[in-house]
Amino acid sequence: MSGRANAGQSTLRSSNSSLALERLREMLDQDLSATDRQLPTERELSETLGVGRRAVRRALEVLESEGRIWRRQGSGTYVGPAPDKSGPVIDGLSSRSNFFEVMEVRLRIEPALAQLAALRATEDDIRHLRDLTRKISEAQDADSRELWDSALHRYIAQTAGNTLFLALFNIVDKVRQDPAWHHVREMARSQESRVLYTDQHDTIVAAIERRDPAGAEAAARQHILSLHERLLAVTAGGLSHAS
Amino acid sequence: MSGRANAGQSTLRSSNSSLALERLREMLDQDLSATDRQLPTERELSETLGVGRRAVRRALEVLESEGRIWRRQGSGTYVGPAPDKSGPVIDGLSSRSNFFEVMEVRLRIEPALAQLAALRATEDDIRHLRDLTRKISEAQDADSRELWDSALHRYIAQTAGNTLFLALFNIVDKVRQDPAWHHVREMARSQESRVLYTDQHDTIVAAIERRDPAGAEAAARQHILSLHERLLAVTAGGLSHAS
DNA sequence: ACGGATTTGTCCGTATGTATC
DNA sequence: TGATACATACGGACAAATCCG
Repeated sequence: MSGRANAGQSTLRSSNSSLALERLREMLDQDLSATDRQLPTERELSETLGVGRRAVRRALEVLESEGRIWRRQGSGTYVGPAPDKSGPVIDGLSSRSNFFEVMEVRLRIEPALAQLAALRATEDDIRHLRDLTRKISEAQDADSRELWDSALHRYIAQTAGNTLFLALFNIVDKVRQDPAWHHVREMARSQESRVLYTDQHDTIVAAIERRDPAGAEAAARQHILSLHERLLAVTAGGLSHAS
Repeated sequence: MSGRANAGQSTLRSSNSSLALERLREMLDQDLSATDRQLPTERELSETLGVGRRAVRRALEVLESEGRIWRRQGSGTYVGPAPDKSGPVIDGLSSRSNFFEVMEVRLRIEPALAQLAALRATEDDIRHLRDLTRKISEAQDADSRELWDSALHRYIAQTAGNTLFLALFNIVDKVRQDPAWHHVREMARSQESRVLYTDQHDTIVAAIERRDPAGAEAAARQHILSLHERLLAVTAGGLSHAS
């Protein structure tokens, strides 16, 4: 009579304790409001999550070191004060993000995308990019200008040829286009910085065209920085500390 | 793949692993409805199929690279998800392509997060980061090592203090922990690069501690590059002969 | 104050995959 | 190919701590 292998249990999932950690994080995020709540016992969790008790304990150790839970021998495991730092859900991201966050991310994402685009753009891609810059400059009203501008940035992201990176870009773009910030964009676009942006777009596309990753990256960074600066000036009244 | 026509009752004791592979495929096709099922042990299969354990293991390696099964040391071999795939071709290559994508993104995301963390870490954050690096080095088994490693990277992302950036990190981390990568991670962890990674972790945390954004960024980039190199070697060795 | 019940903490035996000869 | 040593995982058993009646 030795330990039966886990012949019966249903959901024995993928790999290791990281799976248990992931599930436990979700569990904690659900009970986010309820503090001082008691979690199931380790043995229950072991059965529920379909992993061994050692894996559960390892995951709990991590959560305990993060302060999300707190254990007491003989008593149980309890959820601790939830740090609002961890935001797992994408919904409601817009409300929690602010302009600084978005620009901070764009400043890192878009130069990288431009760099990759310079490495992987086909002739058709470059033609399309040129076409988009032309459409931006030819746009008569501000609305279509922003539309084509967004299309250009998106096409650069597509040209980068990394589906995961594109997915991240889509998320950022979604937050960026949040209706709550419409008025800010409205104010920014009314400036006469159109020529500057047009030039910068051309610079980026030109670098991509001559397969210059570093140049494309620098140009894109400069472009985002200009945007940042402009938006900072526009919103100067409401937001103070820029660190 | 040579002749697979000898499905019949050939008496030649071709203990070839292709025979085992064929039998195992039939076995999986029968159980295709039942997912999460545990297969017989390698020793049992070796006896049942009448071939050596090496042949069984070679066949199982192929099936694992296709994602049809996944194995866990100390536990057993289990049938994986998604058996319905008309194209029996390169499923392993798709995972490799995803692998490149993930590393390409991590190479851009994580240095930026380390840079921001260096700007915004509190004393408590730094203490926790130091604690995590210590936990990694003190971990006895590979599983908890990987767990603490993941916790360190995640905490750096949290310390960066940008909820949008953290959301992106979470997405990448989710993809990275996909069950399909089990094989890669398992092989990577068996490598003896622990000291190197420990040093790199210390370098990153030290840069954060002395508020050196550029240093933290460079250290994180170097760390991801090392990981990339290691995983490249692993995948290259697993799919074909290394040069 | 006491004791049984429950839970986390710890250790070990067995089983299984991994690696090497 | 076969056999052996190794690393890991799982479950059980026991100890320590806590809770509750």
